[in-house]
Amino acid sequence: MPELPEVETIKRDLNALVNKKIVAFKLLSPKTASHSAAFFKKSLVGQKLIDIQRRGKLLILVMQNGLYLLIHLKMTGQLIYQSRETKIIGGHSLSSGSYEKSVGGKLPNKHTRAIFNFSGGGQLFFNDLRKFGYLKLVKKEELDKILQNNYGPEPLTPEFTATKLKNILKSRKTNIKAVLLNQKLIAGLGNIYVDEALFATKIKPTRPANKVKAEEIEVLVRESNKLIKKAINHRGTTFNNYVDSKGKKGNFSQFLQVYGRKGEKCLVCGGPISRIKLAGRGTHYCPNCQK
DNA sequence: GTGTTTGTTATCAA
DNA sequence: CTTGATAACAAACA
Repeated sequence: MPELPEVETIKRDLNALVNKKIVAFKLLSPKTASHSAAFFKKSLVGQKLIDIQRRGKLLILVMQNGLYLLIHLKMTGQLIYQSRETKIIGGHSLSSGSYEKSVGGKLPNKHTRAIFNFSGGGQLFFNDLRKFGYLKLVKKEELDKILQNNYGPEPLTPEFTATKLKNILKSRKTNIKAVLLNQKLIAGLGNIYVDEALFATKIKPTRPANKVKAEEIEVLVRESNKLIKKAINHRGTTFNNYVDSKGKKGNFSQFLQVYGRKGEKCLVCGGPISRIKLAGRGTHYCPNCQK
């Protein structure tokens, strides 16, 4: 599940594509794109990629002609880049290129939804098993509106302050987990990092948001920043599907304290980790440590 | 065949 | 209008 650290990892990798030109585009799954393949081709082919940005879990590719290509990976999206060199190595040796080494199989595969060819001979593959992810072309005004309406403050930015968080939480009667998952209120956290952040803060995910104390909110801000920073440093968490732009898995799974550890021992108190369903999501916590 | 997985939106209710 | 709760989406796997 690509959340903020995973999308940030991909963004940093794909920075290698900035200043390259898209020389060809192929759309294999029409539903994946906001417009027709013809429109995408017309809008993108011949254009230089001038910057890559990220807001929450959304990737923003800034094109020279003033259009923005939004890429959302949702649950199972992947962006895999193979440079010309990678492909040549892959084509000539038995052990093949890095994506094949780490994940297996050649690209494109049956989950490839779009292919971008870049100047210099590299190819970017957008794979998405479940087809929840999308490619969306927008102009500046639409982009601004989308960012304005759908993304709250996110960890590791100056806007992510205890003061702001207190204001967000104090009026919400629903459980804290649902609030932290809501991208309009707080952007970037998903199911894994919400569970981890709440464990680090010793707050039970079922607690009503307005019952979280001011001191706890300050800890929540600090711990979330720490957690997200560390996860980025380890190139994200791979639980099942996520891989980086080279097709490699993230290394943060080894640091997870509660997510995916149902029935296992809490690393703080030794008691068993619980798993419940909350906000429609699998939710992991220590019933002893988290109040 | 059934249930489960999750990011986001749609839908309906209060 | 705001908030909240839940279904729906898609595909694969146990």
